[in-house]
Amino acid sequence: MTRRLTTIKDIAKALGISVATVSRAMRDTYDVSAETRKLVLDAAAKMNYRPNFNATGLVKSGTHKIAVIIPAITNYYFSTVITGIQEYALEQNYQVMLYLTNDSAYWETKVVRELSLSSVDGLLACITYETADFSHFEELVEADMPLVFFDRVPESIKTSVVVQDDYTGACMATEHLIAQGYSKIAHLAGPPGLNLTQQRLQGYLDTLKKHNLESYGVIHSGFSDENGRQDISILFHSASRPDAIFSVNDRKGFGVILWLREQGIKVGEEVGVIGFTNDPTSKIISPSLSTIAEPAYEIGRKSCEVLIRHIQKQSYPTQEISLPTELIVRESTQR
Amino acid sequence: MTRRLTTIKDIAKALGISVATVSRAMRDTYDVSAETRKLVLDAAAKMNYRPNFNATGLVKSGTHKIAVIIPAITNYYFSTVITGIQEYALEQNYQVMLYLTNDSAYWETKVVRELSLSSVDGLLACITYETADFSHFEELVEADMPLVFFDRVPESIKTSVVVQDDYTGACMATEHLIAQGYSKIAHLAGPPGLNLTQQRLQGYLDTLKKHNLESYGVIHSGFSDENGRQDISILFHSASRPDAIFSVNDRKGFGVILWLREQGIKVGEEVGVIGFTNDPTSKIISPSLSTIAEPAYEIGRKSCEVLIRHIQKQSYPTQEISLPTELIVRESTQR
DNA sequence: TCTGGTTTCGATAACGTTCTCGCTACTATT
DNA sequence: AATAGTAGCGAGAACGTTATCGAAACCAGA
Repeated sequence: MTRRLTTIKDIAKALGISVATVSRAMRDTYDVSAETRKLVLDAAAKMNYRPNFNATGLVKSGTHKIAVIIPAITNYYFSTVITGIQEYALEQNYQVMLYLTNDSAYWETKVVRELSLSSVDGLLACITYETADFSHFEELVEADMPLVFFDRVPESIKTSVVVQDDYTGACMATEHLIAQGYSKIAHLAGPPGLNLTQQRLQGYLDTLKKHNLESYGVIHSGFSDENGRQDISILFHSASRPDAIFSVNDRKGFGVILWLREQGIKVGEEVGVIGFTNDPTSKIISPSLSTIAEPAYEIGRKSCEVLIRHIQKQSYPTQEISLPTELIVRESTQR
Repeated sequence: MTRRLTTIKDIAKALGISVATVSRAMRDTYDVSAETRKLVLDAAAKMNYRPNFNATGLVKSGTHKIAVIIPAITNYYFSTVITGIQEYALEQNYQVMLYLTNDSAYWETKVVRELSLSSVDGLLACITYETADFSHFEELVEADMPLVFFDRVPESIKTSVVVQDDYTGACMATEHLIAQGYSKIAHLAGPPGLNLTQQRLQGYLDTLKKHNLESYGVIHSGFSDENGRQDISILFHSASRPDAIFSVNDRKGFGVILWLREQGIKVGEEVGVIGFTNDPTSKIISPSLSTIAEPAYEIGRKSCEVLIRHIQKQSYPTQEISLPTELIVRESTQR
């Protein structure tokens, strides 16, 4: 009825040797003769032996598993980050457990709290835009659980973080708009609690100031294209219309382009639009969307690498890694 | 140095009772008094106790983990399926381990073979389009590992499967094109090895036959928009040009629309295009893409549900579930 | 006061590994 | 020929939990 797997004991019994020898033969060749080792390995293959990770994990505390906690995966950025994480983890023989918070602080707390500390070696997290209280993460840090944040990082917790250079990216975007001759620039920002939002906002503001321009509006809202539509319509119903939009991400930029198109306003020629992410859809939408490309895949790999370093050496110093972004010019910022 | 977690023993010692009592108090109230139970629970909370899943998994063979093996997650369909899986799993207190094969049969085999049979309770898989040899899955079935396939399913292995109704969806797509007045219809199909490809192709062919029309071309290739561009250009350089395209998925349809637009051919008016998936980008592209919507989220939930049923009752009969699709009419099929 | 039945708890053996000893047998050294 | 050293292996404990069995404590009925 319940499936019975071959264990190390079965091999020992079949070969008439002790379990200790089998165990040794299984991994390092140290302290076992070449012939017994071969005998054991052959028997193991024949009997279709697979190690029981519960048992090994119990004795040497250390499962080869890492948990990834992320708001969602149904968008280009997050799914690409996960791909990077997954690939690096697999290369290093670590396995990935996936937890989706759906951008709910409640679920995030629940998932983190219920996470068995003994079932993973470390944690890779990207916080909710709701999260204000970080005590569930702080508990983990206190318990010496290796923890690395990426993309959306809390400022109060001192752990390693891996992010893209949001500030410089925002500067590049704003510089580009100005260079293209736009001067009445507004910013559609993200949720105010996120440091990513603040960085991009600051880059935008500083660049305006550098050119002696003033902001034509900043609206904070979510990351969806629907948010973009709403925000742009608010801006265009105000007294001072902008002639360019810097959106905190591409999806919101799509909403802007769609809305402008519906209103018969020529994107690029009349109103410039630039996003952030380099979502593949930004090439497909018409006019195509200029954007700041984020190194999503690299962020995934790098954060996983840092985490595994922390797992393997508890003395590994805390890292703050910022990966460069790149300006991609398309139609939406062409006069 | 290495983090030391509070165990059931620590609680027992602190309270001066036996580990057995603590263990009992932790789960069902059976055989323990209400007061000791409360004592234990309070102490556990105070001492920040977390159960060690390795230990429980060892004694009652059964980790509460399922593995999901999937070609990629950087597209709408797969990421949505995963979201459904994840949500249902979490509701049922199961944890999800994610494995990406990157559509490589080699990696798929490697991942499945190295998967410790004892570290997961069951497996949810979507095969590579390369996979021709299924012995790595068959080995799992022989070892009585619960296994459910979704979306892309091998025909040779007798396990539960959860798919969308590809055949009927393809019929609906073709019927719609015909109803809109198109008659020279071609099909951009998927990789020939996949049953999903065959089902959609068959639905297309059967519907043409029903209306006494003949096919204006079938091309098999991959799922990317680049594949779509290449295929449509081949079709339009042949003698008999089609006036409508049924694409096996939306991404390929995007390539078709982009190419037609570049050639100055009016999509909809001159050439109708319909896809399959209902990727969010199909609303964003211009003209917007008509499509057959797949219940991706539901497929995720349902396949996870079936898997957990199999895990909990080994006598649970093999299921073949097919979820309905829906026609979504947009601009790309309007004259 | 004795019997029989509950209720509540403790000892102890598992689960499948790894790890620490220690023992044997063989080889090398003097 | 006696001793020291080493290679190869086995016995047993340990990891944290659950399960089985039985023991104590209590209560009711006679």
